[in-house]
Amino acid sequence: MSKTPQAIRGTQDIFGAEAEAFAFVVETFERVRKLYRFRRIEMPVFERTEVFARSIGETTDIVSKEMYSFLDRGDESLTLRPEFTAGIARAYITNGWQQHAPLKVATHGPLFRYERPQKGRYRQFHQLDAEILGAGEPQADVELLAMADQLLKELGIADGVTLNLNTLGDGDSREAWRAALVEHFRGVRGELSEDSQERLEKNPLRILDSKDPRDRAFVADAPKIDDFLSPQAQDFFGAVTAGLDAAGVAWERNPALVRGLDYYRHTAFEFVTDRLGAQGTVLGGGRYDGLMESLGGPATPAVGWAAGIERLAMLVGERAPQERFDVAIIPMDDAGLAQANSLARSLRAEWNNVEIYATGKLKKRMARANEAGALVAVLIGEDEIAAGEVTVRDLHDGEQARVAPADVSGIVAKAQNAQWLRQTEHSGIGLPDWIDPDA
RNA sequence: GCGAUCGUAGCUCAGUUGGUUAGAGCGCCGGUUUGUGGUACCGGAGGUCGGGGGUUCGAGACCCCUCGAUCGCCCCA
Repeated sequence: MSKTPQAIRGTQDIFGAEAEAFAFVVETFERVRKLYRFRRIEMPVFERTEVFARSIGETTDIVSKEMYSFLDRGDESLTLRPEFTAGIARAYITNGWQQHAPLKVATHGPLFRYERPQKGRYRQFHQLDAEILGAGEPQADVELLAMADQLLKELGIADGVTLNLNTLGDGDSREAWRAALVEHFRGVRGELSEDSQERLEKNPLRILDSKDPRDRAFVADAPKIDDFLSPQAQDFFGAVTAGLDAAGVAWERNPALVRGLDYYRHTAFEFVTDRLGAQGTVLGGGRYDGLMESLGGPATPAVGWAAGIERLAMLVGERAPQERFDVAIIPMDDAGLAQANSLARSLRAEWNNVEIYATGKLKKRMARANEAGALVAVLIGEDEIAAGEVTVRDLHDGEQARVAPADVSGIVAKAQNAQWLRQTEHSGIGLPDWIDPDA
């Protein structure tokens, strides 16, 4: 006997309630995305390494340490996508999607990052993604955020999640602010945490969201982006916030919210919760007007966001609606299989959820049907076959009758109504008085 | 890359300062009920104690290594 290979570290086999929550997140996203008329796109899972390396910038250790890269048989360096945006930007340029600008697109699927797994963090994980390409006006930011906001509400997890909003200004504002920050922190360099001293060289903006208490005082009186914003950048941010207010999207200003990569401009945002430990960001994004150029394309303004499906699913928890289960067909032995298949076919054609239980003892079959939450069980035994009938049992009240197969769907419809009434009553919503619960 | 905690039945866990045949609950299978679920009672199967090495008369417990998991740091596109 050989040993069973283990799953790769940081990958997950999702089943049961978690899988239901996962599917609920994706289905809700698909529904909401259509409301806002974002078009569905499908993207390759891997690209030439340079697609990600050039867009992210060679400097960071993201490229060297955090990507799944490998050489293919032609000695070409390929990389499993660690994000959607770079690949979408590449597609926009190579396929001439400029002709569709402004283009609203959405997709979802697996991404890969070579990281240490922890809560809500995996090496293969899944994201929802939405982008508006070729749109430089603040209204694009507003619509993108309005969609994100509605998505979280539709998922039922908006409580306890807040939208943190900031602006990084245009290119000049951003550079001026950055220079001022470096000067400010250089002055107190020795008193910063070791990590932040290193950030000062590599990525000074990141000092602003340091978790180390030693950095906090210096972060508090650090130069603010607002003092460096050009009038145009100020207007842009003002238009975004005014638009959000008009659209009924609640937001909080967070001047410490930054993006490490240089191609980000203007709006940066994160929907944050305190319910997921160290991984509190549930959905994040921003405007990346500088990205297309770094990939060799024409200057193209764009905004987008991504959200981790696993994290959303964790917040959704048990809230995902249970799958309906209408009919369990139970032949008492193999002699009833033909009748079972035939009845299943006609019931499913009417969109009833049907499962046939054809293994184990009768008792076992009934128990499994009950456990699975079937509304009614249809029993097919020797007597039924001889009479050309079936036995229909309501698994909620135990009522049972012998009927012709053609009459089953009517009984199922009744059971569905009764179920609906029970749920309505349970949820505390009063019935309109023209409904007679006993009908 | 760094740190902490953990790894005993399918699942959740117990296992006293190392001491004979390793336990419970749930689940699973069977029976009380030869064609009927949800309750109850009775019985049964199931474990190389993550893996390797060491200390000891004796290791699930102690030591080392290794693999894995969880949480955090770094990073976060």
